[in-house]
Amino acid sequence: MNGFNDGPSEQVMRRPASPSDPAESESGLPAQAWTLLFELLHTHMRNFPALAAEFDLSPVQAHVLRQLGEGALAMSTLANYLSCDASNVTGLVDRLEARGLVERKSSEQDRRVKMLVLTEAGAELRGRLMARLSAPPPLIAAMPDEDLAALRDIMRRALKTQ
Amino acid sequence: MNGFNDGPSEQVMRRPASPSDPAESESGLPAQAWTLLFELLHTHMRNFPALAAEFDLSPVQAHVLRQLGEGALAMSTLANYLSCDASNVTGLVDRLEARGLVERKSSEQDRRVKMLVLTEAGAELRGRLMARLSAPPPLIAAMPDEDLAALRDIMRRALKTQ
DNA sequence: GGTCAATGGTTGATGATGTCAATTGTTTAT
DNA sequence: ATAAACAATTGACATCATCAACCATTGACC
Repeated sequence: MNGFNDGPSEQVMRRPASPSDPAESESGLPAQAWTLLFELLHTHMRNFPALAAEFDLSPVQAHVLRQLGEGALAMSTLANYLSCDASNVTGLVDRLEARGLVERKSSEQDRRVKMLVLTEAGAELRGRLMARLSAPPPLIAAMPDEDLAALRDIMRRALKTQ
Repeated sequence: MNGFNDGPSEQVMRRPASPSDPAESESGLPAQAWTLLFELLHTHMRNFPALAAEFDLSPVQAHVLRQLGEGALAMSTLANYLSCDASNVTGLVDRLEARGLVERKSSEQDRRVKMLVLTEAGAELRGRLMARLSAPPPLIAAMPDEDLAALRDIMRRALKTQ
């Protein structure tokens, strides 16, 4: 449970951008664009635990549910995705299984492997989580339509050629 | 230490976009754009622990160093920033202080408050960390110049009007 | 002044997350 | 057939997170 800390109180609210900000300097174009995106990213990252907590999930659990969307996944593949040790996944899945959100199924082809699948309850929770996650943050929602369309097209191109 | 898990091995590399993907459907423009950005953000989030580990920092420690850049910060303010409990910050700072990266300084105005400042070593490490963080990821680096410029302008506008 | 609530930080108990090293069972290669 | 590689688990241990309780200090109010 990583709830918001009861309000801003007297928090100073400093500007997020640093003085040595590549986006304002003479650096290369990639650095300029990236630094700006980076702000958005970190703002979003800060909210992620609280957002996951809305569903009684830890950040990692939310991540797992997200990845587990489309079909079965071997535990080792999941470990790879999370960039963490395989032994870590064991306990992680133990807890999710105890809550009835996922199931281990032994693979037929390779009896060492255990495939993870969402239970019905897990799929339902994932649906609500994803709906909440894909709600655009204020910064995006406030953009004019041309900017949104341009942004979408740029990202589509980038993800496609990657 | 969250090192990369020794390479992709036979990892399947599924398409990141789901079938129920708002970016491909008839949803609103904000959702379409956001869903695509979301992919980028989560890819980056996945790498963050490994990136912090390059400097022998945990993800949270890296976050703290990032925030501690420009001047002293009260511990409670830091707790607010991290959206975590104040008691958590105690241990966090304990470890950073033990490594000689930050210092606690009692405030003159209010003797309850302890201000955090980077040591020289801390500032040096932060510099290297920030340089590494602001290096654009491959997806950005590979974009054509017009897209980069457009992206930068869009983000500038968005951050300004927000 | 003197009391009392609020605040900032620490401590202790507990659970989740992460690592590494070692183990078991099952492929796969030689 | 033996050996090497691999998938998952276990156990020991550090970190990160919560909450409840505590101490010292501050500020408000009578």
